[in-house]
Amino acid sequence: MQVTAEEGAQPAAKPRRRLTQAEAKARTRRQLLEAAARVFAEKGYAGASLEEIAESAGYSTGALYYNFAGKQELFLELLDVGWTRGIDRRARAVARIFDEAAATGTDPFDALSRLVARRSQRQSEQANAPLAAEFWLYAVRNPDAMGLVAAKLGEEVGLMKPMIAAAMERLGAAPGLDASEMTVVAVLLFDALVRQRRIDPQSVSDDLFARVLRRLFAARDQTGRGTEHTVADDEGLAT
Amino acid sequence: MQVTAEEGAQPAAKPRRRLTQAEAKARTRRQLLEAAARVFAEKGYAGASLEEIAESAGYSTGALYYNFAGKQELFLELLDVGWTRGIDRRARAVARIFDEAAATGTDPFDALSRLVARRSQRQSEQANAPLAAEFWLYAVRNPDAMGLVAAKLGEEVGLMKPMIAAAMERLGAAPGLDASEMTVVAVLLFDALVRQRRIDPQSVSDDLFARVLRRLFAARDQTGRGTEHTVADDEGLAT
DNA sequence: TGTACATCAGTGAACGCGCGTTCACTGATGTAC
DNA sequence: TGTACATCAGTGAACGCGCGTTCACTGATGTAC
Repeated sequence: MQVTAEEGAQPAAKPRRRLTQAEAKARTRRQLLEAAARVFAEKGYAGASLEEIAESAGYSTGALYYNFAGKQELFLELLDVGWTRGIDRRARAVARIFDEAAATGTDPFDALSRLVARRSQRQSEQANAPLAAEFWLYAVRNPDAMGLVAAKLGEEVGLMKPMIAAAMERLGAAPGLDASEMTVVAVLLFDALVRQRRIDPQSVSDDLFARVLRRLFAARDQTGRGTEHTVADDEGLAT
Repeated sequence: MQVTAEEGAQPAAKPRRRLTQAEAKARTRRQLLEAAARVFAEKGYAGASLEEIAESAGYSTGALYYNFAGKQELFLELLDVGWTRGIDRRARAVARIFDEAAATGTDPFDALSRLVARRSQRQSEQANAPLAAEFWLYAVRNPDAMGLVAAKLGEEVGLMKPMIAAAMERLGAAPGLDASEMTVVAVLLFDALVRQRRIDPQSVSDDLFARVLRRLFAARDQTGRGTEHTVADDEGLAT
């Protein structure tokens, strides 16, 4: 699933001619990256073996070394290219939801909530959450890669922010959070809910994300009152 | 950091008598678990070596096998005992914040937000987030352990929920989210913000969590209007 | 189009190293009398 | 309290296995004429 792009760039009429050497090599590279995504997700960075990756793609380990400098380079390539592709796919899915909502005059929150449920269940998406966790761990352990991982959330926020901003304006969302912050929070919470549903589906009901988003996008009210609000006259802690 | 409890159960006046064999063994076990927490956090489950763990605790690998059945059992013990201890510590920190807020008549959100910043920076807390990620990955990969990991969030929600419920009532929070759901969302978002700050501090400003919580705990307004609200008359998507 | 040669993409066996685990051993602690 | 023996807690070397990486080799593809 979800690796490299170049597929869509082919001359629309699927040509049955023999592939050129360069094309065949690119295809091998792509297949190896797809296999790497599967195996790294399943076993983790340290737990995955290059032989299993190569074999799962239908090649020998030598092919891996002909296409990548080594395990680390393979992983970083997956982090960079594969993750970007995942972000693009998700951004398109979300854009479709916002378009649909605008077209039918409903709000997009329920559909976004259903997206959480689907992401945590669909077989073809199963690898994304573990991979994201592996990438984060890799970044924490290898400061050199931190910038790269941070940039990925930056990319995602960049794609989502216009939609969030439009929705905030349309709904007259209360001040206190700007569009960037709202996007960061929404994306982080989306991922967190997907992760949580993976290990305990009951703890995240189907429409929880929708209800949280409705609260976050709520129109202005007395929210902005700040911290000097006095509540000293009640007990504060239940038992 | 943060492993096993029994420390506090000692006869308050630190006794300088020689330890009994059982006490010495318990101490060794605790030291090994502490070292395991450090090394597993630093290298991951598959990447950590038992020799490094044992050495970091000041023992040989044989001592590890005398105290634990093997690598997996050591990890699961850490997951169970160590994580519970981490949850208890965090619950106490949060309880202190709620108490303080109730006593001084301010709201607890700014202090909770500062807790996010501290958690993502303090050296002694550095291991928690990677360990939690390792535990989640382990659960996803070993369905047998899913229940255990799910139970941990359950424990944490159980401890936090009374405080959240009290705060919701005090602030007259709008309907739509019950106390359990609010607690799940708050805990997940807390962790997500801590993680995000670890790789990109600038993307999570010091008071972001406070502002989100204020929005989530906002008093009732027109939020409950549901999905049939018509917005068909505007464009829906910015560019 | 055909031929000769060079380069390329991929093979698969081999190497060396580090790991999880085992085990014969040892000094210290506990127990029975 | 002292002695003899059994058990315990921990040692550290050894084993076997799987891994990342290397490399001599090969058939297919590309190139020059």
